[in-house]
Amino acid sequence: MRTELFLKGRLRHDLSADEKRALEDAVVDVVKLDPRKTLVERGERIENSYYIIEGTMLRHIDDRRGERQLVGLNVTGDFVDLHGFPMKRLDHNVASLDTVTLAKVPHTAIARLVERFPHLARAMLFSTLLDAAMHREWIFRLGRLNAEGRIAHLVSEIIERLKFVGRFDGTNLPVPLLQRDYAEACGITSVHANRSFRNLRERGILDPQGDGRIVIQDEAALNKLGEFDGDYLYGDGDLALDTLDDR
Amino acid sequence: MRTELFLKGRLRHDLSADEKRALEDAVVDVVKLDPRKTLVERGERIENSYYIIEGTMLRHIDDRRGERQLVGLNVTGDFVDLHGFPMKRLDHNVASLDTVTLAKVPHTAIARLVERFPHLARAMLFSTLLDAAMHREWIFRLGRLNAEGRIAHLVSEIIERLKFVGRFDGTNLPVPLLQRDYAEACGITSVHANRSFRNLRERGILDPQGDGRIVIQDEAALNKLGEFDGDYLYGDGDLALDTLDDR
DNA sequence: TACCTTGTCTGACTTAAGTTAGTTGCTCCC
DNA sequence: GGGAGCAACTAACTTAAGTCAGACAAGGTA
Repeated sequence: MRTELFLKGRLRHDLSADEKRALEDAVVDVVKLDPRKTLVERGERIENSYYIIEGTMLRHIDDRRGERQLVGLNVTGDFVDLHGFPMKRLDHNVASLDTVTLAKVPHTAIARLVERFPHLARAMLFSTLLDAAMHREWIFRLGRLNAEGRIAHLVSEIIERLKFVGRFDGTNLPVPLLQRDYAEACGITSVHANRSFRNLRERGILDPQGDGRIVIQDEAALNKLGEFDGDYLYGDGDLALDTLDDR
Repeated sequence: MRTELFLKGRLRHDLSADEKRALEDAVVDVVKLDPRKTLVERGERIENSYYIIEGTMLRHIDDRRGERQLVGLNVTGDFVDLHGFPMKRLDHNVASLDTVTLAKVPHTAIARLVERFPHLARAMLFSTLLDAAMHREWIFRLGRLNAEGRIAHLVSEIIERLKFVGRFDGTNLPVPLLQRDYAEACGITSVHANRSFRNLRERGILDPQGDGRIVIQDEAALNKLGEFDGDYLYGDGDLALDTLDDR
């Protein structure tokens, strides 16, 4: 079962066995992508969407000088570009962070799924709207927090999302973002990201290992510093789904 | 016809007469909202979505001290909270900017529409994904541009969106955002927003009238300063839809 | 072995934006 | 007609973040 982690922890009523099988059958290929490779370029016509079996993908928009702004990040269990199904061309680029294993799902297959399984269609819609909710929180992060807060908030979000799919052991963050990546996500320079990480380390909140790995020492302090409240991820907080179905 | 401006300028093939009528019939009420009133509070259970017949709505997330961060803005012809249909609770607040006329559409009615009119369902999905694309551009704006650039980019976006629905006369911006609102959208203080507006005025790019109105003097310079390229609005640029239908 | 390259890390200095504390002008309203 | 409240606007000062320039360590490879 390759797609079993889809929306894990966020659907009140899990997908049915039929739906799970149908999703599984829609996968035509499993693709392995090396680190730092581009999967989809902004503007190109796409006919497939990709589900992450394992790994982390980055989504970014480039400015006039070619500097990148990360606008999203996807982890194991996420569809990376499901919105490419109706949109056909993306407004941003999609690339791998580490070695990523992807399930390739043709848009034709998604169209059939959506037609035959209304509840699964809702789940897929929900997943794209979850993306939008995360975007809004990223706007909040950039607009209202200082550099340390932004980094803390981002790390908190990643932890929370990894927990849904059972990829966080309570200590080690298995998402090897470089300080430059944090900078590109948080709208700061990598020099300043480094300064901020030093402060976070000195305060005993987290400890970067130098190779992209980060040891989380005080999750509560991290959440507090980043004003992080994970409700927007629609897990089991105040905003959680009662039902995905009509009404 | 109250809902005629829905996605105007962005659907390659307009909605059919049947679809238009069905959408129109789904409206159970027309609501008038005074300026600066809250329509939806974060976290409350909602059963209706609202389409803007005329006016501007603001969407915001508040930080710990109660400071607002605007995360979105909707103008005439937009659905404000269509994503509330599957989500049921919003992660942000929705409020009016000026006097707004809204068409109230119950989620039960949307469910019927979606079932009976697949192409209209696609259009509605497209509209929520357009929202997500705008969110991504807002992240870019906050992460990569300085204060002047952010304001310029925001004004450019508003102009472009108003053009779709025929609400821009080429000079006057009919969206009475205060300098404080620009500050809250751009992640800066209102003092600094004021400084930035002064610079923009001195350079002959735009001229704020003091009552929220802004006269646009040099749209090209505005777009350049904000590194604005409206393709992400999926109008007729590089990313435009070929078709909304399967495949 | 020596050499690149890449990422982390740092200090010294500059600059963009925040903060504080106002003034001015307008509208609303008692 | 006099306040009260609010938005625009400003100057003086502080601070967070950017810039520049380079050290250092690890890994890859010629």
